Amino acid sequence: MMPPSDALLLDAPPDLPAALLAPQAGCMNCDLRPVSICGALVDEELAELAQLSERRSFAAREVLTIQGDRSDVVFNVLAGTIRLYSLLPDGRRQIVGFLLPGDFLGLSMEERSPFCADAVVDSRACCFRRAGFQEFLDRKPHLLRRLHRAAVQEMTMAQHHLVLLGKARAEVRVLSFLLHMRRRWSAIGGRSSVTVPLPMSRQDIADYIGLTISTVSRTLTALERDRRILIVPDGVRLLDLPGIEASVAGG
Amino acid sequence: MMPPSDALLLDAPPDLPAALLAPQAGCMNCDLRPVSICGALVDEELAELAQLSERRSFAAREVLTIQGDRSDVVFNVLAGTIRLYSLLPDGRRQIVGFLLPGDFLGLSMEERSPFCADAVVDSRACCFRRAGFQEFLDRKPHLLRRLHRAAVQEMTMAQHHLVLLGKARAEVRVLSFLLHMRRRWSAIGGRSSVTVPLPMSRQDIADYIGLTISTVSRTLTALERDRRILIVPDGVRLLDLPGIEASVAGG
DNA sequence: CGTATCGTTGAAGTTAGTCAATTCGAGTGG
DNA sequence: CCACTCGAATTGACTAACTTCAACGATACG
Repeated sequence: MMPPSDALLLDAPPDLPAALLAPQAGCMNCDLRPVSICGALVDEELAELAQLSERRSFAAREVLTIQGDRSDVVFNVLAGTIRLYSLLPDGRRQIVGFLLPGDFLGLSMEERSPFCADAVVDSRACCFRRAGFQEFLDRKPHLLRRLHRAAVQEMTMAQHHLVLLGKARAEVRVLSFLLHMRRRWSAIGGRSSVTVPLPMSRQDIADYIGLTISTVSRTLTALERDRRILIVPDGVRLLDLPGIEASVAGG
Repeated sequence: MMPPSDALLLDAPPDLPAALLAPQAGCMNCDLRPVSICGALVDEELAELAQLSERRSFAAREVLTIQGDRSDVVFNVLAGTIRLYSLLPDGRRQIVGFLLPGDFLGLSMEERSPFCADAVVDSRACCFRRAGFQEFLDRKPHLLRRLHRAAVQEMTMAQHHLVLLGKARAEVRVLSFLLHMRRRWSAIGGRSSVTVPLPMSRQDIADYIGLTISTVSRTLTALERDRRILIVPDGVRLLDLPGIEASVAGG
């Protein structure tokens, strides 16, 4: 899963020419290739793109982008979980999404980041200088198509999340979130399990689904009491999947 | 309550060559060209695209797309206002966005519409068969770039709306909505006014910002009583723009 | 002029938020 | 190995905000 050359790269100074440090042979048989934007490229193109990339590790809580600040880098998440959020002037926070392995950070290709992003847990990503990536992108229409597809998918996900935040009760929000995470993990990992990993804290969940930590906690406890879920370390087990799906569908 | 599936999308025979019906000379000096995706095309390309298009009028409430149904048409809004929404099984409705002149409906280019769309007021749009548009798009990478930019913009808008629905109080929601509409109208019309046209009903506003019609009405009344806005037919006048902007910024 | 639709307003009811106390668990040091 | 500490999670009592339900008023339209 992890290319052997990785250990060298992790603590390498970030401003050294990436190509010198990282041949990225791993790109060719990367598990995530089919689910990430790299899937749009043939081997030669991927090799070329790999020259532009540099693998980096991020410790939990390490910041990738700051809302409104310049960001000259875009990322392809390899491992871990990144949260994307907006900070309000009163200190509250709205998480607009979690990025999982295979997800792309920087779809907008804007000079300034529209949101903050930081690592929920220790994570790794392929990093590209925006200018170089843009230049490569301009020569590869099929990559642009793939990026567009990703943007549309993000947009649709955001719009569905809108429906949730606009209309759903606390229990439905929590259950939707669990099903959503289950679906996303299974899209990466291949097979789906009733055990849903939740690397993020209760506060993160609350800030994502528009509730307070108290309400999230109470709701999870109630669901466990009713034997609909089982709370396990860093995750949840869905005991009554059909029932949960029915609750979510029913509004 | 809302979308009668009996309403046919296109009552013109769909297999007539559009060009015969609509020479579209108007495309060349269309006011919306700079703000819509057509802006990405040079005159010859636009002429070619115009051959694929057919202008259509939609009466208020006329349905453009139904959530989950096949849709072989994509639209470029010319005039009026279109609402995009999701219908919940219990009959409630969450509006995910309003499309104004210059906006594109069908960014996802998926076979099935992710949302319902219908006209808020009498509206007009350029319609393209999806397959034909897709084929044209495949030959014009700069149009794809423009479409990508539009998708990213929609995504960012949706994500900012998420923040609103997740965190904001009723008054802030209403004021944000007013500022948002003001900004969007001014992006089209050129100059911005303190009078914000609101072609949609109170119920529409409520379903967009995640409140009930009662709360929207009460909030607007309270804002007018405090002399911060003035309610006029089909719109609102912002009496204290700086104060309103401050309220919205402050959370 | 009657009817229908939309918008406004009032009173009562719910839901989730707030604030604060308590518990839990991982990590640390004696 | 146990006590201590710190942050995260849970839980309870109370409150605020919004919804619900219902009545009423305005406006448009045949």
